[in-house]
Amino acid sequence: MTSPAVQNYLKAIYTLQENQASVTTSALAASLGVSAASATNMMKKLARAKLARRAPYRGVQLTPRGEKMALEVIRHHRLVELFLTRALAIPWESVHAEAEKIEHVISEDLEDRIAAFLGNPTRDPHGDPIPTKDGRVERLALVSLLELSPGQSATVRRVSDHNPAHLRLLTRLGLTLDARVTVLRREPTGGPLRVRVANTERALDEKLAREIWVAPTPPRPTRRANKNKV
Amino acid sequence: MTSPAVQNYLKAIYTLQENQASVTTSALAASLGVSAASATNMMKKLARAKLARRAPYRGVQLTPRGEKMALEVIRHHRLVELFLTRALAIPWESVHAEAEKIEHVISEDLEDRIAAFLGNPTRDPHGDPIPTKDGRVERLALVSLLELSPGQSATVRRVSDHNPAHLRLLTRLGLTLDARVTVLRREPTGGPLRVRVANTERALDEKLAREIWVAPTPPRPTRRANKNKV
DNA sequence: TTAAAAATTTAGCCGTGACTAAATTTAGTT
DNA sequence: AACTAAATTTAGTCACGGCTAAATTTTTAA
Repeated sequence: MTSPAVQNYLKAIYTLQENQASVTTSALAASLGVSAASATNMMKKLARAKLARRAPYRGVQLTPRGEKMALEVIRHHRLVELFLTRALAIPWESVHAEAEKIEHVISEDLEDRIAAFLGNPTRDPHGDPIPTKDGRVERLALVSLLELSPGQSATVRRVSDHNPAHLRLLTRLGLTLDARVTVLRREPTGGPLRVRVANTERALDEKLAREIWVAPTPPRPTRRANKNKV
Repeated sequence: MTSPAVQNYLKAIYTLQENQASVTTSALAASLGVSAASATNMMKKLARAKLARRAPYRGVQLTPRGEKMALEVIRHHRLVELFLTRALAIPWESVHAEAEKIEHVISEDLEDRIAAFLGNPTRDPHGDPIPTKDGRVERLALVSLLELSPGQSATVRRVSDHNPAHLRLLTRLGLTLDARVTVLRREPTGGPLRVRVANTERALDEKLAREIWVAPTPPRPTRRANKNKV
């Protein structure tokens, strides 16, 4: 049995690894809200257990075994999130915190039943991919809404699940999964991004826009061009 | 926040108090599968926290506050059990173990939503009463099947949830909640109890019969007597 | 190149909730 | 009443996963 603490460290390392190859002590400590000393201790413990490789002062990387375990926890987390929204209509800004606790206590059998009930889903309520039981994850090829140029359209595919207030705001703005969005223009520097959603113009804080991941609509002949052709 | 360990002790003391007024160290230790020394330590801790009253060598009793907390945990447990059977069709012999873990990690808000989803139920899948949010429990006036005399009929209202194998057996025998059962005869001493369920005669181990709680059918004129009257 | 700053590790401590072994109290004989 | 057995408590230990403060290493800047 792996303790909740170990599971949380593995999960955090896995997530941080998506950006940097090696995860530093301070990044890990910050992400979990613990002291650097605590992070060092656990990194050593994970290395001893062959769940991570570690070089002193150089950070950690998950071994294949560690990654597998991280993915199991993440699978639990995301299945639970989706289950709570589907079975109890819990809003997407609340499921994360609940799943954070439940993920550590459900049995493999319960996981299987939840997955079956949900029809073996591939995405959680925030658009994050749900790893399969054998540890495969669909890598999403998305871009941040912030990276789109004025005039580009896109479909919302994933949003960060960490800030409930942001999620509530997104709901209010209509920026939920599969929503179509068009970038209008970018205010000077660090200013808000102006977008159109459901025929309404909205201003998005840069911080918020960064947390929205979209699939850009492939450029294609405009309606006007089509009309002319016909 | 109360730790899972404390919650489990409170729950155990509450349950044991249904039989004896004061709960002994060894009863508590046995019920939780810990050493007597561990039980003593926790009993002291509960007394310090004013959740229980304790007299050395004399056992513990919950204070009103301790009882309230125990009932909250029990409410969580039973709501989760029922939710798992209703939402995921998990068999009654499996829900106990899952609920044992989940009960410690669900928020008040999630509890409320589960209760609402289930229509504020009063019984869990094993027939145990679900305490209300303000800590009221319906006391069940039931008798063990073992206490019925030959010829008596009754309705199954509650079964012990602790032994999955027993629960599977009860399912196979048709001894589920609300089943009608008639006692035929008792074998000499400690022998099996012979009963009729759904027109089939069954032999029940004494240990098993003791775990089945029933509401006896009030004695009333027999069908023959009625016929004669008419 | 070297000094200062930042990051990391080490050392040592703490609370929790287990444990065993030994001491003590209570209960049950005879 | 006194002795034995059973129950309980005390004493001391352990693993876990936090913490702070101090020491060390790495990085950055002068």
